[in-house]
Amino acid sequence: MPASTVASPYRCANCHARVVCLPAHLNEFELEAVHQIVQLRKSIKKGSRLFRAGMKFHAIYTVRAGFFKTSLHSAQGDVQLLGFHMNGDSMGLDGMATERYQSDAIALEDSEVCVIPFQDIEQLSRISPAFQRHFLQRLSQEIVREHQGSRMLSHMTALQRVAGFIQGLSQRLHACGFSRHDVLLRMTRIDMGQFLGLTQETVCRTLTKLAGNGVVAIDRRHLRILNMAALERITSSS
Amino acid sequence: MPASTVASPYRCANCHARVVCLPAHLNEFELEAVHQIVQLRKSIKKGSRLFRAGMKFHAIYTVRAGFFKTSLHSAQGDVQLLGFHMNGDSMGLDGMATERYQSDAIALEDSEVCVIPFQDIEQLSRISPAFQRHFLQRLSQEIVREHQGSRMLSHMTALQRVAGFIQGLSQRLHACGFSRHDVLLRMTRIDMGQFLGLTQETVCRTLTKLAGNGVVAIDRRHLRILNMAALERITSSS
DNA sequence: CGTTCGCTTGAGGCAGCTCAAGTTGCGTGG
DNA sequence: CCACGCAACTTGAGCTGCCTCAAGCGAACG
Repeated sequence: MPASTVASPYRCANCHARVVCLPAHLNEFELEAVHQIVQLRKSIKKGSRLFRAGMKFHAIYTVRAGFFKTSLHSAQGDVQLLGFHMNGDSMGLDGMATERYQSDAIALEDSEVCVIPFQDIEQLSRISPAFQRHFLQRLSQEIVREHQGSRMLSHMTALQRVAGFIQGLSQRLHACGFSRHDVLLRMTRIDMGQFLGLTQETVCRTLTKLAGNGVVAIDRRHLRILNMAALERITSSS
Repeated sequence: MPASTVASPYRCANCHARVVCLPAHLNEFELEAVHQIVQLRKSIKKGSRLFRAGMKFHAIYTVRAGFFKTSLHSAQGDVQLLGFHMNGDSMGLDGMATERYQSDAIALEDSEVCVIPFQDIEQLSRISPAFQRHFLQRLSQEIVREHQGSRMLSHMTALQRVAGFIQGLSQRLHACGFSRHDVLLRMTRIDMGQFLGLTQETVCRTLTKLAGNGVVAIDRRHLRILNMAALERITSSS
């Protein structure tokens, strides 16, 4: 076991991420069962990998603190970012299919995750219908999220993609208790491009344009949303 | 219960789709348990919907015969095809998240599906670890499939998309016992375009080009792969 | 036999890519 | 503390692959 993995003294019941994490909506008895199982957390330094495509799958990870990106690397060398993950989000769900992770997960800042061994998820699902339902819903949600990503990639202009990205990030950060208007971009322009299916130049120009229109103000990685209504209008325009 | 839904006299154990269907790899005891549960199948006429976005979710469907497309419709009117489904494929997995289907499923020919009520899936998962594992793997596989779709939509040229599409279709049909080289396209060019993120014109021109290069021969909906190696070369070129 | 639907082909335009050059900020070592 | 190097970001100019718009064709079907 790596030095960075330690027995966890914390309980899900007290975790700040609980409402958005896997054990959400469980009763006290079920929470205790989860607690018996989720004994490990793991620290990941900024820039290092939590897992990598091809590695043997044995656990799901949920973000307890920090920020991650997951990505797919093709043989030709091009990269597709699959998503950004924060505070309660699950990673590694694509590993169940073949018992090997299909993607890479890289920390964009010093982070901490809870390790949930897959066999324990199966076990817990048999014991607790509420957990079972919740886990299946999370998988389904992941599928829905991908569907929306498909729509983004095939139908939206650069402006709509970037606007939608900012909007989504704002909403997710807000759900974690942060400001709806001040967004700290933890990823590079290249990351954004690889996620949105654009080049970094186009991302950059589009941000400049949004700033020029007074929709946002942008200073390096710090972004402030000045006109939320305009942002929504852009996202959902023909 | 609609007239088209009937008690099923068939058993999964004897079903031609079994090896690619949900009950794959189950032992006799487990198969019997599945049989107790999967009592319904449903016939769907060509062109009609199995379910529609927003409908209350209560069951997963697996294709027993025929061919389906699933799609997402945005408020602006544009359509994104999410996939094509045949022989043992599952549909409706995106409904678990919110208890409502998120997409539409339309039969491209007269088809028949097995109806698997969600509560029975949960029940069966608790009883049979093998079924539980298999169902989770199927969900995970769906996520992996979407990931690959993302890569397709953001990095590949029209030629690569169409070539990859043909290749994938060929493989899936082959897994169902059909010829690897003769592919019957059950969908329109528009469907292909909406799936691949291209216009029907571009799909058409690209097919013409592939035919001109001697990679395929094409006559309306019938496609014959003449040079499988060339197809693979196109799909996996920089 | 006409209408419709699916398909094909052509001409022109444009959004976003490529290539290139320059700027800014930050960490590192002298 | 400054000089340096590097990575991230920005901006410009030109190109191109796909889209849009338009027209025509064949097959299926009432």
